[in-house]
Amino acid sequence: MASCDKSSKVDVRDLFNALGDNTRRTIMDLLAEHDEMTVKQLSEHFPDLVRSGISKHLMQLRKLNLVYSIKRGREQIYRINPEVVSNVLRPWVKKYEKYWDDTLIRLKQAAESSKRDHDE
Amino acid sequence: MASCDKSSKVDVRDLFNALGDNTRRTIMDLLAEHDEMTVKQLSEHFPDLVRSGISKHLMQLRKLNLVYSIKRGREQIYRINPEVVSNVLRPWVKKYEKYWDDTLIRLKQAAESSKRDHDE
DNA sequence: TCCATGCGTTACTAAACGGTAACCAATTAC
DNA sequence: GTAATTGGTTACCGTTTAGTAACGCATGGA
Repeated sequence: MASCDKSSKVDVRDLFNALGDNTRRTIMDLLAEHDEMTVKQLSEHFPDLVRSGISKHLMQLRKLNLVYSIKRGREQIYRINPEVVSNVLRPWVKKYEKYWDDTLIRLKQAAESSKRDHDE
Repeated sequence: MASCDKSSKVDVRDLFNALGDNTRRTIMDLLAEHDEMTVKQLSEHFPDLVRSGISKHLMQLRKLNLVYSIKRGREQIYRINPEVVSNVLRPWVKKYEKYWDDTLIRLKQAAESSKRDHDE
């Protein structure tokens, strides 16, 4: 629960502003891979950063509702807010899907045409 | 042709660094929508920016091989580099596809279970 | 030829941003 | 009880960066 229900406020601008930083994007990628992680676990993936740095990035991600957290003992468990990914990232990606479709089609056509005749 | 063949150098870091800026992401979105545009056409979508600003962003996008340009008369035609979108954006997106799949499944399950029993 | 148009490029400045250090509160282990 | 762990918060600093202004350079039309 918590701040997971304000996902309607997130726009594509916030999303990419967050993803524009390498550390934050890696945090998101790690959360996408492991489903849930503590700050400690996350910070172990960033040996060049002190933990407060990670915490600050998580603060931002939380404010933008890209992630949410629940408390368990003295640990804080972070998870990706799936609504945001589904409602913001997915529609944006749709605009670019034609490019990999086109690329596939083009590569296929090129492969086929080079099989038949390779005049050029 | 031109600088379209160096797409192997682009990584996800460069991509999101570029997309992190609102102007650059909008430029990419416009190019994705219109296939090809001149600098003039692009700058008409940014009434708050002078043309040199757009040009600077395009310079960046070109250096990162996210777009390429060809000259036609005194105009410069810009297009998205489809290889980059296909080779960099697509693999990254794959990590997050499960979220909208999960969301769909979860919404479907919720709808079904609330049909049967809605005991909070 | 002369002027307007379309772009690129270079300093420059003001603002934003990432990272650190230091401190705090809450929880767990001893 | 005390000490250690976990992580949030704030102030601060150095760097980056977006946008502008001003210039140059072609191309196209008169």
